[in-house]
Amino acid sequence: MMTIGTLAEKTGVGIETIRYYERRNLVLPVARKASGYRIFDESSVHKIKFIKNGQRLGFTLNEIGSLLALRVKKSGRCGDVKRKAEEKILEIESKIKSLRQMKKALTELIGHCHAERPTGDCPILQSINGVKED
Amino acid sequence: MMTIGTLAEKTGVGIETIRYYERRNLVLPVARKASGYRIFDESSVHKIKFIKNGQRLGFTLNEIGSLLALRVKKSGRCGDVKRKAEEKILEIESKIKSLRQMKKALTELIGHCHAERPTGDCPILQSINGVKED
DNA sequence: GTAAACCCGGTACCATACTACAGGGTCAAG
DNA sequence: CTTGACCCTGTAGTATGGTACCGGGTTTAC
Repeated sequence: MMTIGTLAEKTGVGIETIRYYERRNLVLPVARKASGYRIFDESSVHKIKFIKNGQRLGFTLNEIGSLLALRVKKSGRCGDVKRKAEEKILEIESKIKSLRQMKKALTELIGHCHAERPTGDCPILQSINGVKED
Repeated sequence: MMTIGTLAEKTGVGIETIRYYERRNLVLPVARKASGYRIFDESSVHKIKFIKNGQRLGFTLNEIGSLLALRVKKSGRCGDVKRKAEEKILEIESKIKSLRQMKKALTELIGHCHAERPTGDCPILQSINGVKED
């Protein structure tokens, strides 16, 4: 049993963040004191760590919310989680693909660059521009 | 010489977007009619295409703003643009790296999955969780 | 001359994940 | 019994890149 400050310290997130997670229905206090103080227990520590790990894997808070819900629902199958993970991998792959395209285009542009030229003649800008002058 | 609607049509962006670019000081009308109507010319068409191309290369509107400024400044050197492009490449590489890490982690998790298992036993969730139960 | 299409400024809203107050009440140590 | 650390709610702001709407005025074509 702990207050929000202790939970924040244990998990390394800010107090405001925990209240934000509560608004998002991700981490609810197990109880309230008569004074209104939130009370948390170890399960809240695990939940916040779950959230942080999920974020590291590229899940949004909304997605993490449904993973948490799956975990609780008795009818949830491991396959449901697997499907979400597979979707996320596809998403990640497509992001990587478009980043690679950006990198390739930028690398080619840099190859044409002669540093001392004034920007008026810069082949990078011209190429971003698509035309010779503005 | 054209109004905002024509410019929007020529460039494929929305009218509101052009007004937004104006607020961001990226595309300013060359003049105003007595009625207050914005007047644009071909240079605005090029500028908006420049913005769209810059976004495709991964630059933010702020960054595109400084590229546009470099293009205008007489003192700007092509090398300044090159440096920005190189920084952007590093950024892109680091994003790719962290996406690859996510993908790898997710792929490993999926490998342990047995679809019919209830989520209570799901190795993916357990692993995100870091512990056995919540 | 009138109606449709267009434009104006200003404000507010979308998603994402927080962060920062303000103006209070509560709790624990000394 | 007071002081400082802690907590409360509620609201607003951050960055990013727009989108949507409102109540007007303008322009254009017929």
